[in-house]
Amino acid sequence: MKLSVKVDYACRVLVQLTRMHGRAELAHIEELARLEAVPANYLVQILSELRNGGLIMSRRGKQGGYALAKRPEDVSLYDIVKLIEGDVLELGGAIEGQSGKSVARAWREVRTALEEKCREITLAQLAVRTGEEMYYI
Amino acid sequence: MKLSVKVDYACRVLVQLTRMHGRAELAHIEELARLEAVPANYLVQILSELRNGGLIMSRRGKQGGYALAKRPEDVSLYDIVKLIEGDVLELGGAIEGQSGKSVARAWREVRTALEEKCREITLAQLAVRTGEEMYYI
DNA sequence: CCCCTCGTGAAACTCTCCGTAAAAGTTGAT
DNA sequence: ATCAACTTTTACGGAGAGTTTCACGAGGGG
Repeated sequence: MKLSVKVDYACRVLVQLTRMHGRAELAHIEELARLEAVPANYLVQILSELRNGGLIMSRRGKQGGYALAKRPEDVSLYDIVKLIEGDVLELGGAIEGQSGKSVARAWREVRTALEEKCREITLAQLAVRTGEEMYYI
Repeated sequence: MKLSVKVDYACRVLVQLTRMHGRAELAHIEELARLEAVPANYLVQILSELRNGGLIMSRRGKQGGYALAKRPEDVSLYDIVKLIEGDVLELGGAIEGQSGKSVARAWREVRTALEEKCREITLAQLAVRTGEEMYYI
């Protein structure tokens, strides 16, 4: 159960966009790719999904680029994961067998706890943290 | 981010073994496969992993079969996921980019919350619940 | 010895993830 | 109007993981 590189990329880029939030010019793909170490051609797809999901806006043309579409404190980890990976911790197969229901219910409880935790963490918090010392828990 | 069919199968079978815990005879693969709707040939592999991980024990020969190796209240969802899927919510790629550390730290917090929740739910609880009415939260 | 059961490895299949590339569309500047 | 820069769209393909099935080997009991 590992979280995909894609959602990690998406989070990093969104944090970067948060840091650029007050800026006059829009952010370019090449710029974002360099700052966050994401393959530019892959980033194209991710930005497209983020745009369709309403998290960012884009402008075409010579002075085009990307910017956040919402306030940083209104975008949580949950929004990002839900958009990129779909439902969180969804059950793969069908609910079958004598213990299927019982196990499914347990996972639903875990999923709820996970979602609540993800909703607590917003882009605003992540951007502020950047550059701080890292202490391992 | 969906949890694999394999870990679902493992949980169901372990709950079933919990229900058989006091029994005289050991549980057969065919029996478990039928009761929990798991492909028998696939179940062999899963049981093998559970055995190597110390959660169950097995005996070959005419009166062979499987049984729990621990007390049901000492086996949690966390133990099962950790054994079958490896680390929970581990980060796929490397920690890179300006925001890499910040995002990684956020995910570590989420992972901790998830692990704590998984540790709370034991096989004993899951076996008791079976057959109860299901209420959606 | 023979049957019954688990044990192990590998092949095949599907599917998603990750990354690349080329073509098409849009905007602003000259 | 035309060109150049930039984004968007679309398609493709390798790599790897998850799921399933099969075949054969190993061990224990009657």
